[in-house]
Amino acid sequence: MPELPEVEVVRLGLQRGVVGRRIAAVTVLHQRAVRRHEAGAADFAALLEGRTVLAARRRGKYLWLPLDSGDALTGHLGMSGQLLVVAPEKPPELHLRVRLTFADGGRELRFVDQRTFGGLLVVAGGADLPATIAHIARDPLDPDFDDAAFRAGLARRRTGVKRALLDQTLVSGIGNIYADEALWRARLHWARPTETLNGPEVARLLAGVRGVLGESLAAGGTSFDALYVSTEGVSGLFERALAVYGRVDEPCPRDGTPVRRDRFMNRSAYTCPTCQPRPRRARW
DNA sequence: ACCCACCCCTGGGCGC
DNA sequence: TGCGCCCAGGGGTGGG
Repeated sequence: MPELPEVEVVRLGLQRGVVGRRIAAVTVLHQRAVRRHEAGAADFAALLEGRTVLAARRRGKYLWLPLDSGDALTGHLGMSGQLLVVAPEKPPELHLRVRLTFADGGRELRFVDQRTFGGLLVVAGGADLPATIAHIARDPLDPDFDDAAFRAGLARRRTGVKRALLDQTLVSGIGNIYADEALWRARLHWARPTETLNGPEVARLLAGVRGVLGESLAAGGTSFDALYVSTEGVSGLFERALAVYGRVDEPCPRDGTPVRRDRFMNRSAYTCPTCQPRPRRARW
């Protein structure tokens, strides 16, 4: 469930903690954590050992570390993944999946993932943008995000607006938490057909998305539970600022109406029934 | 081309 | 106390 703010907090930690350092040894403790590296764990390790990390980059919820070989160590945290930068003598975490040590003998990089929805792989020639994530759109905080193209994409689609927000090929970085929060800010219902959104509504939606992502990032991300942490293992403080997500029956911060929870895509959607009335023509 | 259901996975919480 | 079920949900894949 880490979304853009949480992943960006991790990226900043990687930038501070591993950029400029040379990888010494790589140990894969759980095959599933490198399942997307098709050549296998031994190849994964061999491509990393001896390489120096040049940068820490992010596209949507994906992270990658360009290497001096021209390849990129690419990762996704999935639902429960963590990238920790910790002292070598620290005892292994219960769900430690991959461990990278560095030639300087300093802090190691550990990929910890309870549910193994996330994973790591090395992408050949992926320093600029790994080919495996080229289909991921820019995020709304990216200076090169194209608002007009986003609006055109919404107009072309025949789906509900929340599905569209969760589609990482249209706009990236938004997950279930920030989708609900952005829709509440924009006073839009999740089942609103995307092609019926007018210009001011799309502008409100983008403002809502940027507001909630930016404020959460400034707070260090959301500490929805102990799984979402920085490379230092620290949780963010944004949870207390959530208006509707996870707050069924609690009062809407705008008008006091009890927050409603709907079943949506085998998960949940939270709304204020007053400020986000269900459209007559709903689509989900 | 687009849309959507399904599946992968573990542990916390809860009802019986 | 313990068992079994539900829930959290990102994203790849395959079918319609």
